[in-house]
Amino acid sequence: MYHQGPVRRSSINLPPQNFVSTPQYSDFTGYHHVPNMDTHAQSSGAWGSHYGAPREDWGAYGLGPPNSIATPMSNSSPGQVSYCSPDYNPMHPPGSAVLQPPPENINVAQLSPDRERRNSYQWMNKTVQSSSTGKTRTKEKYRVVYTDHQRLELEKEFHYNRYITIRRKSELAVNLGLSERQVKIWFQNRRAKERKLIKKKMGQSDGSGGSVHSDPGSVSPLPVPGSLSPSDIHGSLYPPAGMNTLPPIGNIQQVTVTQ
DNA sequence: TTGTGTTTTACGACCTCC
DNA sequence: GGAGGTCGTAAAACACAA
Repeated sequence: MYHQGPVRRSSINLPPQNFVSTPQYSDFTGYHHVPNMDTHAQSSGAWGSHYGAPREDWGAYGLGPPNSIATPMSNSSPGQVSYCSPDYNPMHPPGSAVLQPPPENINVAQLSPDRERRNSYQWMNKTVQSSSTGKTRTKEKYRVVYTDHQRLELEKEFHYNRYITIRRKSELAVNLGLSERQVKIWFQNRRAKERKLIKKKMGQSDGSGGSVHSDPGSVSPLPVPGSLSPSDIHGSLYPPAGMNTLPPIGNIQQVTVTQ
């Protein structure tokens, strides 16, 4: 997904301690993903028929059996990244959000010991003004690089839903030690990336009658608005009803997103 | 080692909706 | 007016060929 081929980020196969398994997503009320997603905990078809088989690149993240719920600092074996959506996690009923301590309290180097740059996102709280243009840019560095864990969680969330609710955005921000703005922008960029990939695919298969082929699990359909609770729709980032900005991927049955 | 191309964050401009 | 959306783009981070 994030990486072209198996080599782009060899460090993606992180040791288990790199994944601070988050007993998160507990407050998931009203956050309904696509149908079948509540089968996460039961079947190895973790992403459900709606999304098809897990992406290959997800394997690169070490996605293990979905029900291999690892507790923080647990001895989950490598390749087993727990992900327990509150949707299907009875351990954390709605409203009992168990949040990770912000990464400021976490030894970030422990999360990605092989990449010192990963400590860098802590400076993010401040912004400075560009001397010449007056534009505000974050301090010292133009951008930070998110940790594998952060990206993994964001990707998983994205895999569930292309549009994150305000509630989930807040939870993710807390859990991952990012600002809500960062989460929002990540999702924006992620959707842009997906559109770009789809466009690319469409370009490659143009004239083929629009029959874009691919890995069924690669690009999931847009979230069904009805799948969100009214409260979440109201406060969600789901595009407003009149917004005509959605990519026409509703017509795309299968698109491979390979990267 | 370096040059180059790609990907990833982050932002601004502009839009719609409430 | 503020929220979030897309689109375009800048620049850092990264991979890889030469």
